[in-house]
Amino acid sequence: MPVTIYDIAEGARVSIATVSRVFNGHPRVSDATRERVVEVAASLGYQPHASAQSLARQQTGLISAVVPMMTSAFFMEVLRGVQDRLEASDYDLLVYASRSLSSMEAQIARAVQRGRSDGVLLVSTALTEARAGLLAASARPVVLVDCHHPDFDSVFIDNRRGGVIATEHLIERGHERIALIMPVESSGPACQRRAGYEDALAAAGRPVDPELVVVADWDHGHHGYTRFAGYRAMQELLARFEGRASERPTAVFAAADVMAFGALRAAGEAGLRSPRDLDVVGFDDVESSAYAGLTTLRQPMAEMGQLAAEKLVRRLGTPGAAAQHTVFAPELIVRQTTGGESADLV
Amino acid sequence: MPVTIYDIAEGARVSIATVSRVFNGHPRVSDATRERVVEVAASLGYQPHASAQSLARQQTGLISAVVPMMTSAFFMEVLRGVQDRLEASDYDLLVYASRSLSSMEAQIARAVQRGRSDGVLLVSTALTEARAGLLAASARPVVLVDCHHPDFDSVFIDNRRGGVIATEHLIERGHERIALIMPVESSGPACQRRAGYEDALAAAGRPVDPELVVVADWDHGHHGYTRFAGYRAMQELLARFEGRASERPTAVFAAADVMAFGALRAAGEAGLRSPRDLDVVGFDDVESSAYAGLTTLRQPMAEMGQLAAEKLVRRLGTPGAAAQHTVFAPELIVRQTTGGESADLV
DNA sequence: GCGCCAGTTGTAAGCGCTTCCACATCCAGT
DNA sequence: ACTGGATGTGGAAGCGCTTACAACTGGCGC
Repeated sequence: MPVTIYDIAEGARVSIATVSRVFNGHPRVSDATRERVVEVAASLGYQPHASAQSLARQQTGLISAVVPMMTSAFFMEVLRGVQDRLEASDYDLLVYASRSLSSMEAQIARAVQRGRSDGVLLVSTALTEARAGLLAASARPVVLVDCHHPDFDSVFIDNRRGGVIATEHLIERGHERIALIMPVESSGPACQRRAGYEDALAAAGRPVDPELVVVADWDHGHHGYTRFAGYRAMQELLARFEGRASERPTAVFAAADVMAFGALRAAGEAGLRSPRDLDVVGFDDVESSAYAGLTTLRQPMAEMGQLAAEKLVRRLGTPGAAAQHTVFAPELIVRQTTGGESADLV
Repeated sequence: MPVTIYDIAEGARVSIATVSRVFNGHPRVSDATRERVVEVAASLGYQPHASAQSLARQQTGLISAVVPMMTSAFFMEVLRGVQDRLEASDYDLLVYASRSLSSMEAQIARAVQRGRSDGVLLVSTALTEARAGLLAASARPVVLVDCHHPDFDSVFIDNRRGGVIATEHLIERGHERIALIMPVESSGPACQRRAGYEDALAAAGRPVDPELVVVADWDHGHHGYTRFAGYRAMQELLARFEGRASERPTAVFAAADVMAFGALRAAGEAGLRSPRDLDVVGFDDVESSAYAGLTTLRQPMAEMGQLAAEKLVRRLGTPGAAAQHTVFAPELIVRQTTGGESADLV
């Protein structure tokens, strides 16, 4: 039933080599022959066999993207950007999204398996030496998104600068006690945002009060960027100041929008409204943030995905270049949770 | 450099057939041999070549999902469900998301190409006969999500029932003039939601007033499920009642949450607040809806994706079964835009 | 009229793996 | 000791395609 180049060769009275040449746009095929082959192929409804081509050409035409879970809007946006760029190329997208961080290693191993894909996009994945080793050993082109490693191309945002901007914004709004809510410390971006927070405080001549910093490590095996983590973190924060309301922080910088949502929720349950009783700044500017009226630092997520795909495709074309890093600047979007207006919904 | 079964065969002093048997868990291999092979393979860092396996086995271990654009939260949720289920299987996911509806055909063709993947998941894609033909001709297992065709397995929601529920809810809230905003008419689900709207009106003994129905066909080549489309549709609706405020609809049923967001925005710009001046009901219950306080009909998106993947995997295991259809019931979530409370944010 | 070259096509050797079939053991049953 | 069914292993034929290389054709300059 399935029609192969042999069938076409027979029908067009040529060899399979010639058939192959026709489909690969080889220049040295006479017009008459080419026409005949194309015609027979069309009439037989021929489709090349992808696996066979991959094997013979030693390239798959696939790119694999490894993302740490499909839960977050951030990854979705990045992937959208990737898709956008890939549509203009001849590459198809293989998505590896694990449910837990622990399966990450396996997903990466799978993504770089021989004959599986031609290149790898690694999103928001802390690059331990073990993982870097896996990638290097595979000798496959790699582009990192939202993470960094000297050996590989990467696209990421200046998280530290974002932390500074967020914190400065809160300082400018007159807050004396600014809390920080962040996910597990294994997250590189989160740590850098915290570093920015500390930088800004230091620049303003203020100490970093550990009591004001909550690390949310409740979702086990999870990346921690969840609404629930933010919710629990806020509860924890409020609990710390139970009975001494005057010392309670009046502003919170959450290392991610989703966490800010959870935090807002917990604050609301405790009778605190934003911005009346509490200013809140998030990070990412996911779609919901506009609706929640959340002040945040915008990351050009889709754009980052697009650029990453661009870099990868380019590297596939001309391998061997030195690793290049592109860093984006986060943009402060002021909305209601720090007294702004919410007017960017369309 | 790349190590093949030949290298292992040599190192373990066996034939390549035996090496292959070891990795495929063939029972007839002596323990001693097996051990030796495994050891050599490990020391050489052997990885099977995916393309070669695909070609020899005549199956790829891949499943392709075709979705009409990565823009919508709906597709993301569905894909998440798919991923969840697939992680438990040995299949990897190939994602085909086109930017425009016009490239849909090409994407489908690519997804069903010989040797590309073992099965196809088609999400929210109106199945024209041409497309159904493509799928049938490919003889590949197919599962439809959020769309329907008698010949293929499918998982979808009772859109018509949802339309009825939404409209009844608005009728119960005392509205006399209920408008409908929907995307392009080529969308099956949207048309069914409209049918439900009409059913409910009819059941209440009311006529369907064409003046109250706006079909948003502004995004050319787009699926129409966008904020912008909702925005423009609402403007259009309000324009229709310019100067006769008393006849203006007091409630709107938007065929999708994102459209409802746009509609709310347009209403807001015209000085109308919800629910004070206008009740709004959406459809989908995407993440932002909770923040926007939007009353809507919830679709179990991730669950649908999961089930679809489940069906596909099962079908791959035992082909030839008759097409089975699973229909989910939409659930009304009442929030602020129809006078409810918004309290489900964590 | 011969060699030479460019243009066109065929032959065949892979790409790395799976799997059918045949062959060689080995041991239980007679 | 002889048969026969397990059991373990190797040989070899694919899977469907790409591509180096060889071969053949004319037409050209000499």
